[in-house]
Amino acid sequence: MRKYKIIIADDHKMFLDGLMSILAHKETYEIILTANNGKNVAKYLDINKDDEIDLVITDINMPEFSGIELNSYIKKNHPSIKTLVVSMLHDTKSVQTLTKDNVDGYIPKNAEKDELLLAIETILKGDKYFSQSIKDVYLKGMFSNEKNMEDSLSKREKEVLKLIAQEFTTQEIADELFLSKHTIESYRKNLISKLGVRNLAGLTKYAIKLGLVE
Amino acid sequence: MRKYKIIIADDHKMFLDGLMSILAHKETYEIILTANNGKNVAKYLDINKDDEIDLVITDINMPEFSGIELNSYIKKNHPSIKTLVVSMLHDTKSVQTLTKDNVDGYIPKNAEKDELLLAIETILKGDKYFSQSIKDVYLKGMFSNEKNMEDSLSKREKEVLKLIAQEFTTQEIADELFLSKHTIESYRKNLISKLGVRNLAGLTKYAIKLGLVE
DNA sequence: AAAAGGCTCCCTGTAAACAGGGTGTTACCG
DNA sequence: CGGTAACACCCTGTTTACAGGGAGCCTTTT
Repeated sequence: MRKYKIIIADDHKMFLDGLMSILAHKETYEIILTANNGKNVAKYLDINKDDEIDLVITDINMPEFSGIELNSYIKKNHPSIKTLVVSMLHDTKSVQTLTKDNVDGYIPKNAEKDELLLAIETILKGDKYFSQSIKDVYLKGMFSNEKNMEDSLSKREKEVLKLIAQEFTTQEIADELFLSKHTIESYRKNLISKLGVRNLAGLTKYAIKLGLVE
Repeated sequence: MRKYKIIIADDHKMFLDGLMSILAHKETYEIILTANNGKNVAKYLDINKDDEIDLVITDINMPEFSGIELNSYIKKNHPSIKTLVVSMLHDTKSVQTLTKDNVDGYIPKNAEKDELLLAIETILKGDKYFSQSIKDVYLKGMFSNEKNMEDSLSKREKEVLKLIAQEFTTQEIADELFLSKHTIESYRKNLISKLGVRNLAGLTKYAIKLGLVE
């Protein structure tokens, strides 16, 4: 019986080793290549077209060629190859981009070994596999995108967002705007949920995108 | 005895009112103009060159023409006019730019009324006035700029910075990198002090500048 | 061999952020 | 007129960030 040919891309050696040791036990899987960036995988696939790779497992967060770019590249140039993303990153945008680009599976890095194996099996059978947490993020993204929030922020919200991104604390912003600290906390909460981000860092990035700072 | 002619620029009406009411008592000061952005002040100065304005008090954080731009413009085109910046913003870069552009004074918005009056008096006498907190920021900036930190960050520091900017918490980053939470906290502290920022928002902005995210 | 810098880890605190709920007021819109 | 959204505020919690220390190990440079 033919073994399934697998390629793994991850710039974290420790993780790569762990993944390999899990798959090494299984007699049905053969690891053809490991790489610490997406570009090398793409190159390999282009050169060895006759290799009939079955699955590429990739991290998102890599130099040179991110997992998102790699998935997009594979689906465009080698559509018969399945892709599984294993990443810590699970922001709305990444998940949306990957599903749009027809990724075959997506599990978080803190997933159990069993879930990983289940994901691989499922995908090799031809089905898709997404962890619950990924589904949650996706649904959340759908929700907040119904009304595209680009300009759904009120004037006041933008004002507060700007000050937040300018490194002021809630209390300082309250003083500046002559409002209660509670009010600013409410704005902060609303902004985080409206924009679908997790914390100050996300708010700051959004503020930059909107041109409120920098 | 001739009154000192003063212009005030601030986009926060409440603050403008407060400032005016403080100065209105004093018989030696005359408020010629108030504006909610820097552009209008610049325009006024260009048109009324014979007006012999003594002092422009300005916020930094304004639409159209920031206080930094306004100060630069005034010092270039109307060098006889003194400038006093009264702002909440006191990041390293702003302070450095303003001092380079020969601003006459800089006090934080939470300064006491007495300090404001002292600053104005000092400046009108021909001296400079900077609050202690502003001096601190300036010195801090000098320190960290001795070796320009653009690339003084180690590989590991950049890695952590990137993950911070990607909205991961300290604990999550620790898990991802197989390090202790304490280690990541140390990195976070070092980054904040190295980069001369105040919090997560500052770190995030720096990460974007370095191209680590987005 | 000492110095210096990078990396890792730990401790004690306080302040702030984050999460989830809620109230009441305007003011505009269909 | 009722619905909706923005705005300001409040409460109770838990978690995280931030500030200030210190310390040991390892490698490269002086």
